[in-house]
Amino acid sequence: MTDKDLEVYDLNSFLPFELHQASEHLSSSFSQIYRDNFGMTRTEWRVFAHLGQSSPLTATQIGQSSKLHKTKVSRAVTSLQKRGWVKRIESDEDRRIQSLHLTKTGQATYRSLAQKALKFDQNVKARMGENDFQQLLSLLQKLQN
Amino acid sequence: MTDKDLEVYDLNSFLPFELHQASEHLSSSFSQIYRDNFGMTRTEWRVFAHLGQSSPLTATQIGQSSKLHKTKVSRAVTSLQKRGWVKRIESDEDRRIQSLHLTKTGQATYRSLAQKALKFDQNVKARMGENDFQQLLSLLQKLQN
DNA sequence: AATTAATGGTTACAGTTGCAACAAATATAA
DNA sequence: TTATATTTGTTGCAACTGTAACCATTAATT
Repeated sequence: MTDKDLEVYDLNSFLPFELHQASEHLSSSFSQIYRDNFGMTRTEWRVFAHLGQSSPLTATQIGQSSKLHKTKVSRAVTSLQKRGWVKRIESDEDRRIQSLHLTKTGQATYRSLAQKALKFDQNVKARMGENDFQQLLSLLQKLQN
Repeated sequence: MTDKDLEVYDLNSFLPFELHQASEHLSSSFSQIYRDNFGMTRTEWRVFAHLGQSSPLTATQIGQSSKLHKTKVSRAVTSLQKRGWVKRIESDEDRRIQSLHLTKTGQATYRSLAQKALKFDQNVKARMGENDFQQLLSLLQKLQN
C-alpha cells in the first residue's frame, strides 16, 4: 500500500464517526440525569422534551422534528402516559389523530429536567467557550439542510 | 408561566439533541451503503472501519476509540470474523488479549467501503463548504476533551 | 356511492442492545 | 506462596429497536 493509498483510505475525520462519538459522549453523560431522577429512557426523554417545549403535538410531528422512528415515538408516548406525564386528546376532525400534552405532573417534571438540561448545556458552553458553542450549533443546523 | 420561565425551559438549542439529530441524519444516510453492499450493521461497520484504519487493535482499544460498548464490540468482532473479514490472534504475553486484524478479503472490502465513505464525506463537504466542514470537525473534537 | 389509495398510529416478531454476572488470565498484597 | 483485586472479553437475560404487517380513518378516484 502506497502513501497515496493510505491517504485515500484514511477515515480519521469521517464526519459520521465524529458526530456519533461527540453525540454519544454528551448524550450518555446527560442520560444519567433523567435515568437516575425519573427512570426515563433516552427515547422517552427526547419525546418528553419535545412535548415540554411545544404542545400539543401529534405523534407524527414528534417523529419528524425529533428524527425518531414512529414506533419509538408510539412506545415512548404509551410509556409516558402510563406514568402520568402525558395525556392524549382525540381530535374531532380527524379521529386517527391524537394531540399530545403534558399533564400537570408532566409539566413539573419537565421544568425540573429542563433546568438540569440547561445547566448541563451551560457547562459545555463554559468548557468550549461561548463562540465555539454557538458556532457548533449553527454548523449542526446547517448540516441538516 | 412567565416569559422568563419560558426562556428558561426552552431547549431548542440543547446540544445533545442537535448532535443526535445531525448524527442520525448522516449515519442513516450512509448506512444504506454498507447495508446494501455488504449487509453490515452500523456497529459492525464502525468496528470494521477502526480495524481498517489501524491494526492490530484489541477489543478494548476499539471500544475506547469508537466509544462503543464492549459487548457491542465483542459481538461485532464475532460476526465480522464469521464472515471472514476479521481474524483474531492470541497474544503470547497476555492470554486474555487477542489482537484483531482484517483478513485479505476484509482489506479489499474495507478499501471499497472507505472509498464510498470518502465520497460521501466529500459530498457533505461540498454542500457545507470546505471551511465550515473543517471547522465543524475541529469543534467536535474540541468538544470531547 | 363504491372502490381504491393514502395517512396516523399500533403491534407481532425477530434481531440488537445494555446491564450484570461470569470465567480466565494477570497484577497486587499479605 | 496464597489470597485478593484488576483486567479482558463473553454470555444470559430482560429491555429496546426496526421491519413489516396491520387496523381504523380519511382522501382520492371511478
